[in-house]
Amino acid sequence: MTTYHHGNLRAALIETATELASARGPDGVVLREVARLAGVSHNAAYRHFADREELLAEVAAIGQQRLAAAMRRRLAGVHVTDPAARATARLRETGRAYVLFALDQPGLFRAAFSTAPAPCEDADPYAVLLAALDDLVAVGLLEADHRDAAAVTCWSAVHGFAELHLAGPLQATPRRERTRQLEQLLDTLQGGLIAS
Amino acid sequence: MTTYHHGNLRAALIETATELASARGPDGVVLREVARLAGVSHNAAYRHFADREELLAEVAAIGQQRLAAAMRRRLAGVHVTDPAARATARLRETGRAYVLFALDQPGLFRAAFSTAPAPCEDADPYAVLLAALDDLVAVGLLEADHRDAAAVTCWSAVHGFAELHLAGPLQATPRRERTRQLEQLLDTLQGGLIAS
DNA sequence: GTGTGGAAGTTGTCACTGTCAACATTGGAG
DNA sequence: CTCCAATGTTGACAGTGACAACTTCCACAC
Repeated sequence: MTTYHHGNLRAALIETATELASARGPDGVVLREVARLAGVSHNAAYRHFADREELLAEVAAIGQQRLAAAMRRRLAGVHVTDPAARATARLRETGRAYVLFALDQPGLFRAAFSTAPAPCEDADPYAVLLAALDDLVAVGLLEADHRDAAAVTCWSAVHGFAELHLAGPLQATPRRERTRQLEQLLDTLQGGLIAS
Repeated sequence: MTTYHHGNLRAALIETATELASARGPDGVVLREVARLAGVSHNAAYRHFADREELLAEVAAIGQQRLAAAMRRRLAGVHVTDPAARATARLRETGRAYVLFALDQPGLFRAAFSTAPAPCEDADPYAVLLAALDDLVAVGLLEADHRDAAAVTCWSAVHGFAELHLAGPLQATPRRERTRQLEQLLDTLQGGLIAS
């Protein structure tokens, strides 16, 4: 009962491309192979995307979406009641979640930042970070006009950490050592950002 | 008077590849074009490199070499006499130099970290960073057994900053704002690392 | 001198890719 | 019922990394 028209090819292509990206990184998203896996001829994709880049942008959006979701999920697991301690713990967890996602889903993570993502609601890991920093401001641990710069600093640190351990020169670091390094990075960030 | 044998093709190919990488990034290093520019047929390169990857590794080594050189050059411009202040200033300058090189030579910087560099003496930006941290230990501003973790933290932060501003979501940040963010990142790092 | 062997370059070819153009099929609006 | 625009398909082209087979040249032994 396969019709000539696929019915929902666009979505199927994005999903297949996302799987390829997860398995092999952004360069693994090969237009012709995506089409093959979707059971459709090469060039079918051109009815839905201007070029390979546009498909990759869709994958990037999904990557950022999943990253943001993973961060929110982990944040939900923070059970600390004291407001100040809670805000601090949540900031740390934000960074931890970012790095853990990158290490757990290297292909998708790299794809997420290999090109400008397609516009997409709910897809902003940056928003999660800003929210965590806003909590810190709310409990008086961070000056309000330091928030934006703090965001860039935090993001840079965890992003660089992920990049260096993923494809960079720190690739070979054993897992235990890596988590130790991450915790110390979070310590340093916390110490540098939070006045108390 | 051109001989059949080029005489120094290997070096010529590496240089051409480096220029291509500087101009267009690692993906711009196309074996056939490198050969063309070097005035030699495609496939000539295979007498000197097992595959494209091996040529790229050579380019990566040169990239890291130039990065380390740029860092050392800038460090030489730090004129502060008080030992403690000097060590601090040198650490900051290390980070500043790293980011400025990345932003100034985006293609080469990306190439430098796109693959494992060929082994090469004098090519280690990490060594420059470690030296700066050793100075901090020497003047008592950093505990000796915090050095390695501090190195990873510093490297992560500046590397991530560069990556996010180079090809990432912070690409569009205006220059003035960018330098402000960088200085605040260095402030935070300094505050988090240095006890005093 | 000479001639021979291996290093260095070349030509030819293959499978594969992204993209364009022209054609085929289909379901739905009128 | 008919036509048309959206959706897929076939075929082609230039460009790529890689392999194999051929050619040219230099260095060294004799």
